[in-house]
Amino acid sequence: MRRKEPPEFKEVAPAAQAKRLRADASRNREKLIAIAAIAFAERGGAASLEDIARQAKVGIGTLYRHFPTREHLVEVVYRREVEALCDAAEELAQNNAPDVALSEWMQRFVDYIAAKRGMAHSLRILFDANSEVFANTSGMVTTALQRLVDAAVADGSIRSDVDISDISQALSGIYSAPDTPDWRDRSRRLVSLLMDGLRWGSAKSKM
Amino acid sequence: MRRKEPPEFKEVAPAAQAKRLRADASRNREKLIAIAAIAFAERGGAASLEDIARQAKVGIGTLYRHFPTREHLVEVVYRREVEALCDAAEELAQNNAPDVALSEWMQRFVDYIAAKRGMAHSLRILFDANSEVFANTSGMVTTALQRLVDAAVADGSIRSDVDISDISQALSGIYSAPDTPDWRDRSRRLVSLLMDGLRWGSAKSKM
DNA sequence: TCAAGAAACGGAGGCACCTCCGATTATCTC
DNA sequence: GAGATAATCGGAGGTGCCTCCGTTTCTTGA
Repeated sequence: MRRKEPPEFKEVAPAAQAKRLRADASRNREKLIAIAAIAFAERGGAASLEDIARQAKVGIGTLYRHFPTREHLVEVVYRREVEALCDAAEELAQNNAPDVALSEWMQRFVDYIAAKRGMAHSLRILFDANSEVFANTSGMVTTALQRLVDAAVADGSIRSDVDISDISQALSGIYSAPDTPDWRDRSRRLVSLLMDGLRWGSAKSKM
Repeated sequence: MRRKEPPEFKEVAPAAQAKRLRADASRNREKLIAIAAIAFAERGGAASLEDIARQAKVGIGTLYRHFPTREHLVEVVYRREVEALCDAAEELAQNNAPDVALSEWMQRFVDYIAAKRGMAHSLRILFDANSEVFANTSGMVTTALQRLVDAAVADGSIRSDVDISDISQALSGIYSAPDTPDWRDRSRRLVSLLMDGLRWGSAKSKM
């Protein structure tokens, strides 16, 4: 991260999704996003764009046509993952008891944050240039969480006096914790603890 | 700004200034700092380190030996300029009426900020890695300002009910103003205005 | 003054970023 | 289907970052 000064970052014409990509173009685009997600998770901001293009079996020019800057690529990957996380909430809710769904989802949240840590620097640049992205996505995450909590409260498997913002805060504490080697394990334990707290005193726990 | 992920930034052993540099080394070091100051002012973070080395008639290796990262170089340039600004306060106070000294110094402050805008990105990285630097320097600036204001108040050339923090805030407003083409002129006018306000109702204005 | 050793120099080389444009498709029209 | 054409591909090339290490220069002390 080094030379180009202000990260420019012209908006990608939000409404101008109009034009459909050619078949090969959209194929390449998807391939790039998939590879990039892995690369960012593994090597963080040190991931080489040329490597990503190479692994996707695509010329570097193609990568840059789709994503004019590193930050554009990061943004798309980031958005995709937030969406996946939120979709998971839906799916977990349908296939599990409400409290299990909530617990599992929070564990996935930890994994998700773990991946994000690698892209911290790019995300910060992105944030400076276009913080609206974050407003959108954090809203989505909150909504997903809210839905899971509501279901678990309605079901009586967690106590009814919980406030979403308390849980959010606990989760954001995970995000801002220092990046030690055991960060992930510790965070998972923290989530378990949080779940125990939520179950304690619930209607079901009294049965 | 691009690839190396966390800007590392090991401290340069604050107490270990012990070792004197060899004559040629310190010559080159000074030359690099001088050229870098100009380059950053002119081209901001887009200034090429190789260019700086070239203009200083020094190998790129020499530059990197003295300043292991771009941020190290930025820090030194930044510190030098803060010191120069503070020294200017002293000098202006000795050669001018107190209110003139204050006014002139604030104008220089504007110039100083103008130069900093170019290095905004590097300064931010530096701030994240070592915000102590900023605590020191902002203290120095405040002290310099305080001294000029006190002298002017004592002399009766500005009103006595001014608070340093008000002036600081006005100046920091200059810093955070959007970066329009006429930024500099506007800032200078703002300083003039501020000075008029400070003079109004002073002991001398009533004579 | 001079020689030896320490310190500093400097640039080649490897890698990444990003642009530019001729070659290569996919899609459309008939 | 076949040709036209517009969209897309891909990689060479120019620039910058940073490291590594053989060469040069300074300093020391005899």
